[in-house]
Amino acid sequence: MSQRKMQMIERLRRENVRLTRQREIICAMFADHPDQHFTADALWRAFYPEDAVGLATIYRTLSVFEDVGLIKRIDIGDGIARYELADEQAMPHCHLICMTCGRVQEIDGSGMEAALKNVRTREFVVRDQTIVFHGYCSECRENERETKARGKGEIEGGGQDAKG
Amino acid sequence: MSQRKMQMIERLRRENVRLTRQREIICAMFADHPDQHFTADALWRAFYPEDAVGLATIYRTLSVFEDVGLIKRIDIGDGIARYELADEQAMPHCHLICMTCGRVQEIDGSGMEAALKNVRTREFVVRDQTIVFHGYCSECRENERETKARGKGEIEGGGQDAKG
DNA sequence: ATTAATGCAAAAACTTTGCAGCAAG
DNA sequence: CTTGCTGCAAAGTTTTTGCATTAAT
Repeated sequence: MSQRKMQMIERLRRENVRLTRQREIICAMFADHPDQHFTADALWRAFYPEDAVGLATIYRTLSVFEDVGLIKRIDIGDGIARYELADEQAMPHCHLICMTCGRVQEIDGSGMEAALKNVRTREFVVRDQTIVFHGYCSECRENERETKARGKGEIEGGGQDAKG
Repeated sequence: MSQRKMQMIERLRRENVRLTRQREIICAMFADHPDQHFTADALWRAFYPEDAVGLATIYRTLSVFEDVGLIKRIDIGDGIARYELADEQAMPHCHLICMTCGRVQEIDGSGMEAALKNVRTREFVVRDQTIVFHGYCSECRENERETKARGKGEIEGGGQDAKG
């Protein structure tokens, strides 16, 4: 078994996540393809029919793995969730997505300047750039501080976003 | 009528896109809220019931506006498409998305350093960072060059991405 | 033995599409 | 008038969920 897969399984054990055949082969898939971006469907097909895993299980496993921090969800703007191995130290990187063939390339993005140079090197013509930071806004952190003693806080609502 | 809305309508006219009541009020909504991020559903509700617009029409209009370059689609990773005004000169900017309340804040992102400083200023705790460039890879541009004389090129397939 | 995970199928959520009627140019 | 747009409803996709069964610890 690969070093990487071992580490992943180790992590699952630490988090008290039960290790099943399904989880193990999904683990292996990510471990063996450290820089690929998998859709749930792609995984399902990759295993079918020999090591078939129910699609629902794949979705649930991806969710678990993401919660545990084993993999990272990436959205490239087509409404289909992709997942990649959450690489050590979460080295920031960019995704180059071809608007023609849809291929996803990965490049270093520790600095915007370096990233842009990298883009040029690959002769990739940038048509649009998206930078998204996920995290916690000051208000929510404040709220959480205040309501720490109470039950679960509201997850919905608030803010200036126009989501319905 | 606002300057911005006028410009947008001007643009539509230039592109030979027919101006309808529905398109005009959607236009106005974006013009009046230059830095909000609208979901199709949010727009639908905003107009309902007084200036009701069919949801299908909203989706189609958003698609048209995007093609024309009036608005820009942003994906923040929850599987729901949002649209924002495609600001003049497409000044690069980042989106700060709160993992608790879901609010989307917008900050300048012309340089990664500036962006990060900006993030700090807002006391936004970054948990994850995503940078995506959309554009055209060298292979596809080459293919296009070669097949310029032929009919439509394939849009699917190819590449190292694991999409099914 | 317990407790959690799986698989199936049904449902949900968002988006797209077919088609008849309507409206813009 | 002609062509393209709208609205409705039906269908399509991706993802989630309920529940009985199965498997991990």
